Amino acid sequence: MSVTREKIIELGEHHIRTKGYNAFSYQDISTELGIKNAAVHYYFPTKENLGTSIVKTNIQRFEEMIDNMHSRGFDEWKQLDTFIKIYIKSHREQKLCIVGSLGPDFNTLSETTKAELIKMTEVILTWLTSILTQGKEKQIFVFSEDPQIKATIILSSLVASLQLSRIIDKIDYKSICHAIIKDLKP
Amino acid sequence: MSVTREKIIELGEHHIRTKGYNAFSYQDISTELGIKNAAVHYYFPTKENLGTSIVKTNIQRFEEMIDNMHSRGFDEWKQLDTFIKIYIKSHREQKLCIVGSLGPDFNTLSETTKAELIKMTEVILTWLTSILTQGKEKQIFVFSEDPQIKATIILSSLVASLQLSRIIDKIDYKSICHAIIKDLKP
DNA sequence: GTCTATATTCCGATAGAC
DNA sequence: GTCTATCGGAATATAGAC
Repeated sequence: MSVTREKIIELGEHHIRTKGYNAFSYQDISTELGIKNAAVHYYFPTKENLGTSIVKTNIQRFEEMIDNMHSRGFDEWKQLDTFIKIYIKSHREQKLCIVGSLGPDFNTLSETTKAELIKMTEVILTWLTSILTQGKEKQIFVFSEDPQIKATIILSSLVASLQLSRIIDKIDYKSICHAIIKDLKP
Repeated sequence: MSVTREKIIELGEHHIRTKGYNAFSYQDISTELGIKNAAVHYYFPTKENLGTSIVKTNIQRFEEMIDNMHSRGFDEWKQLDTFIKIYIKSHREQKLCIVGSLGPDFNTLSETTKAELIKMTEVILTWLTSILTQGKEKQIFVFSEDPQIKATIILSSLVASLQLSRIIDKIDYKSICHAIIKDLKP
């Protein structure tokens, strides 16, 4: 796997999460790599190829994180905490998450990119629902809603709070995360 | 005020909330109006003029709604319910809200459009914080978080659930809203 | 295998016709 | 006051050089 290819994916993801899918161009990426924009087309013939690869990479990264947490025997609290830390890091880097960046552009994406974004969102929601369900059974989480609904609300809170923080500078993102966590405590 | 101008704003808002700010063109709007794209420039010289006007219109609409609710003597429950109904309508029409559409594109907007989007978000959050505060004092709302934090979480839940619903078709948006409401009940 | 020169299309925007 | 013909540039993408 070429290093240029990996850098393109990295830069593409950066631009999606800061400017949005429809606001960045191959030119942006090629300039930063010191090559011509057409060179990027060698690695990713079309922009939808690139978009799809970026989402696929993110799915892989997320699944590796889950596997890692499972093999380390993380309990539900530790897992949720690790997940939320990803969002705190995003906020620190002034980036949105992939789902929150591409979601609003969904109708402009190709069918293959849409399919990957659907998969990514499903993977996250399924995992979040499962740790909420298990945590509730063990009585280490307390909530009255259906786990699937609660998972959607928690993810939504994390996703859109990043977006709102970008608009309103003074929003304290860590306090938001702290409140989400506290809400689940017995 | 010209009817063409109003239609342009209406179509522009539609496109922002379905495709995103950077994915629609003056061509899209002009074609639907049966005129040339340059005619749109007569009403809005630049795209940032149009974007700014669209957000301004939305602020005005929101403020009129608040005034209307106040003059009708709506209590906090009725006000929150009216607000959430806007989001349920958005979901039914398969549109995002303005804040959730333009938020991810924030870094690509002009300074004037940014300023209006900041104002719009502040107006919503300020209002939501105030009814939460008042409702808590009257003991008709129950929550332990700081009202400002709670307002941000509620708005985030509404905003991003629209985005997630677009990706995952089977999400039951009304159940999300119902859960948000139930969570505040004594 | 890697990249450049180039084509094509579409974008936002200006100047000027009616 | 309203709209059209047209421009300059940037976008994605192809064909072909090294």
